[in-house]
Amino acid sequence: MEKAYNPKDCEEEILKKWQDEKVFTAINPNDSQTGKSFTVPIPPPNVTGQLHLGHAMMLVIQDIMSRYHRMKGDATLWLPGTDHAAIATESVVLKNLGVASREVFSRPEFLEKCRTHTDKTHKTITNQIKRMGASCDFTRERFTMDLGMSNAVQKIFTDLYKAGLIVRGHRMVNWSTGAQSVLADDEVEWEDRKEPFYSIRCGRFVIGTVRPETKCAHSPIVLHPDENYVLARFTDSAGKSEELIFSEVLFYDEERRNKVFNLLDENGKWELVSVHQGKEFEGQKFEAETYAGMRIFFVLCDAQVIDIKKGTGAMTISANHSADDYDLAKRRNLDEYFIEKIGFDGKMKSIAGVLEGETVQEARWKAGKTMKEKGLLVGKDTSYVHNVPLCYRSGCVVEPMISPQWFIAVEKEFLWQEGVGRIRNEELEMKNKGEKTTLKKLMQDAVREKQVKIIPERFEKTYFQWIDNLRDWCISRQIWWGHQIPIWYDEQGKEYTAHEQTLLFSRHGESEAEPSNILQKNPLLTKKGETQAKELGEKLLQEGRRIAKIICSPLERSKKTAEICRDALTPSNSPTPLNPPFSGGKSGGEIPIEIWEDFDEIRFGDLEGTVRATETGKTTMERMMNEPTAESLEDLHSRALKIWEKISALPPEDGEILFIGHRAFTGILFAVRDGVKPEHFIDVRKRWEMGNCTVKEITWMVKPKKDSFLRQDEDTLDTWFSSALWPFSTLGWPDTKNPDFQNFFPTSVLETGHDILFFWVARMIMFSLFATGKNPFETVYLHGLVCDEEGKKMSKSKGNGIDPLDMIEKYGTDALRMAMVVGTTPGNQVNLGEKKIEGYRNFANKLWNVARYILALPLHPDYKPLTNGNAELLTERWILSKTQRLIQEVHKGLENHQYGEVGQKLYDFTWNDLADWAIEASKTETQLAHPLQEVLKTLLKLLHPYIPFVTEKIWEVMPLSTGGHDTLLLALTAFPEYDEALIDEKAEYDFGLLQEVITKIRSLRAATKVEPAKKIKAIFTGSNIEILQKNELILKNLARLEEVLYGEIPTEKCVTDMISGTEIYLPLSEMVNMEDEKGRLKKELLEAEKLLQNLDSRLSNEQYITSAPPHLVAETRAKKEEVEKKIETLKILF
RNA sequence: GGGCGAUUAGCUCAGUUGGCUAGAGCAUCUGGUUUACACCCAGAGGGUCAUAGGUUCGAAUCCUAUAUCGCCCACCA
Repeated sequence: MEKAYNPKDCEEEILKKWQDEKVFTAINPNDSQTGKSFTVPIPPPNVTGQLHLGHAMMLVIQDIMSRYHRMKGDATLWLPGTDHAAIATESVVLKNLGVASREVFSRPEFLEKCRTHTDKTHKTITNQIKRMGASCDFTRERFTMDLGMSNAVQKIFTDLYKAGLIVRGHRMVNWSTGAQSVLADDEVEWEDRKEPFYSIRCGRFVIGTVRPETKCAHSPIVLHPDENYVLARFTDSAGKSEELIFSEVLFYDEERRNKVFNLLDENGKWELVSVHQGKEFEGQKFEAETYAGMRIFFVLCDAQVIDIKKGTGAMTISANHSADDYDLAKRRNLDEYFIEKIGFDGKMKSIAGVLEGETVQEARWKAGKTMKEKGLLVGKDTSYVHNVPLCYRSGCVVEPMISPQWFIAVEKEFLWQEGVGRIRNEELEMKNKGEKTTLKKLMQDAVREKQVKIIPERFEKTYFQWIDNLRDWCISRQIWWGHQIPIWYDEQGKEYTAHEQTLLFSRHGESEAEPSNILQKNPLLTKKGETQAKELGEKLLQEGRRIAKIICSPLERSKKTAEICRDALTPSNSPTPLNPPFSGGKSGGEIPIEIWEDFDEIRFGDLEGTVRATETGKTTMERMMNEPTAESLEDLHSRALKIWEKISALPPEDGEILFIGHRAFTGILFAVRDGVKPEHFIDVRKRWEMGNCTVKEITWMVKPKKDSFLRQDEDTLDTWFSSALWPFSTLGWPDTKNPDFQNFFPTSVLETGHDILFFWVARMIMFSLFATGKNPFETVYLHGLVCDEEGKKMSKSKGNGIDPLDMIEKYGTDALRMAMVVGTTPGNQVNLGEKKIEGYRNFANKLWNVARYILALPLHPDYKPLTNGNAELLTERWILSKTQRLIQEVHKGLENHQYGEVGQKLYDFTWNDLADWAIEASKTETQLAHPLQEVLKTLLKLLHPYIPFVTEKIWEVMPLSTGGHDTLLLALTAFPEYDEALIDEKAEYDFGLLQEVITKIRSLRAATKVEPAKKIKAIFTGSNIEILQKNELILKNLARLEEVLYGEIPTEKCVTDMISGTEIYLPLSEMVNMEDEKGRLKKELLEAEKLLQNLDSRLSNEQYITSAPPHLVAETRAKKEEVEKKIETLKILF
């Protein structure tokens, strides 16, 4: 072993080992130790993204839980994947192409470019995930735009649509004129801006606005019904006067009044004419001048929207261009006031008269100018600052606009029924069956009934606050990269949904190649195979299947199977005419068989004619990889993609479509649907394996049935829509019979940052309950935001960001991992500096050296294993006992998601107990070699979830690891179990005393400035000296003593102290400045007396004696005695 | 404006049902080439647990108010 641990040298090699051994490929729960599954769906990172500390944080915590559960023997699946991140990807792709707008390309062209780009960047982020040591099952990696996912998106969209929960409507949305798209609320950035605030005459009323360009149409003047308004007369210095109406508070606030009316003659005079409540004006109708000409106004009173302290206490509204005004107009049925003043191009409409066609920005100052010229302005405050919404992408000002969009109606009631909104808890299911509910209620109940547990709990409040105020979710986006809305329109604008097509996949009957075990391209069916084919048809018939069409491979064995099966299905041959089968739309006719040339088996090339794989010890696929004439994995991939394209383009059928194909290629087909990359084809080979004539059923969404022209809605879905399906779509939904779905859903823990509790977590709960009837996960664990050392958000612009990859390079992955998690607590911000990472680099090195030392110890020939506390060595009993306590704490902590604390405990044990004491003791007691190896072995396992690399590396060189039940790889060993038999309280007490005595002597030596190397004499009296006697060698070596005496209080001058009733005397008078020593003693005495006082007051309290737990009182008494004794001793010396 | 949280050593943070003299790492100081480790060892100093009240035998921990900071949501008169 090298002197120092060098992560760079071994991390890559260890990663490869894990990969080669398929350590992270989830196993079936039936094959696991515990029979239980543990599933973690990864929050899919942006496919174009780079690893940042937020990712690092989630990866570390998820890896700790995954590795822990895997080692505990659970069938553990940590399912990785990436997110297509629609808007971000589009802008990156456009930027890379150097193009301003996607319209330069056709839609398919542009999508192709996005796909190429994401295929490329996908490798970057996944490799970075791997470098973190993340034990994800990459054979199950998914992408939110892979085929299966798109299918799932279409399926749930269609179901929601049919349930009336997805609706198209005109709603107020954030419109980005720059991006020409609707923005989600979280895509809007707010900025304080200084813009002129105008006060405008509107008849006799004065209104305020920062948006003069919108004051061009008929509008209500809105007043507060119960607040006071004044009719005030203003007379300028020339003697001209006018009457204006505005709020009373403004009239009496002279300073503000002057500001609001700063365009009026400053030498003019105000006088009060009369005071009125707002409602006195209600209903007044009048014509008044605007910048765009004469318009009609009327007075409307509304207590909800008017804040009398703002502006003049009066306003006009723009129902189409302000969310508040929109709500008011809706609420008060002001239908005729929905007037479009601004277009989607960001330019003024004709209602703006002279300003028609101007951009909003231009129109704004021009409107102000025109008003001024027309004498409509009474004031202009240029110092007004307000908060402006900006498009995070184009930077333009976001306009609230009314636009047709798709929404998820969260408050719309729908009926509980099979498969829709069914809840997992059976009691609840009964309660709710046949009842109406809403998506909002589903989300609320899941958390309220604790079916989904949120850690830390306080985020439940945040969750409810959000859900309670939730409005309909706008899911459509005007971009191209994403899932296109699966709705089609005919010429009349009628809406059509995707067709849910059931596909049955079967394999041909037994062929001649099977008994002969020779790879053949085109063998015939055997007799057995023919029977199997017939049985297949009969079975389908019996099940009441309505096979509309059979599609089969061009090879003889499948063609023949298809024919036999078809005949068995055809009515004339049917033994059960009571159950007439459906036959492809032609009553009584034959079921059509289509042959797809490219649906044949994988092509073996020159391997043909050789003995089948099983006999050569290698699978056929493995052999194919080295055979240039055989079909390559990439070729298989693209062939499978083409088949899926063909399937998706199939005309919808009312019955099922039966595919008869081949084992290997059908497997590839399923793999490709699930987004499996060619390099993993071999790993997943067994996942979809099928026997002769067995059937797999899947649901596949195809275009709707309509002979005439159909046009698909051009919008795409919000990225969060597909993310909201993540926990179940990745496991095969909508095919709920998929083994992965059955084995691993619902998932166990969803770990993510608390900032996406709403956008993601809540929506997953909503969709999962709707689609599967189950909550998607049992527990939600939320980590905090990662910030720099000073608690500032990390950002590229500030340059305070720490790049996790740099840190890995510099300190190793383990150091970064440990630093991310130790000293943190769920949901709280984590302030991470480089120093902290450095500290854990040191820790990894410490562990390395602990191992290096322990492994170099010669095993003691006389060592006898410890049997229930009979060992002679105190140190051994002590360290074994401490190890058990550690195991117990680690289990408890990890079960309760206390990752920070467990990490701390592991650190403390390694450094303080093992390295500083047990190892130091072993330099005296060489028999410790054996137990220390055992402890190290256990410790490596305990530490492995936190620092997998260094522990795995040490494991590699451990001689013990090859024996016993342990596996070659640490990642595959069983996690240590707590063994109470090894707990030894006496040993813990005795060794604790030894530690205290040694520490005290060291401290006394340092305080009295004795040369460190100097060996001195020590005398012990009082209690417990037999413990010291027994362990005199350790005592001597660790405290640097040359002679030890017991029992007699020395006569010479001594430095002294007392620990747990044991008095320590060090005769150092000739070396010590006795004045200093006096000072030290005095301080000790003072402290002891203070403590005694404290204890005394506690014990003299009746209430304490009676109310406090007895053991506590006893402890206090003992403590008191001890302190009294100590004071006595100190006083004698004084 | 509404909500949530934080405030503990010079710095960054632990402290899960209230209970020994409140802990860790870093930094500081003193001393150390003890053949596992200077990415180390031994020792030391450093805290009215933001403030003010309250509950309790007992409060960093529970309650109430105040202050400061942070985050989330809402927000164009």
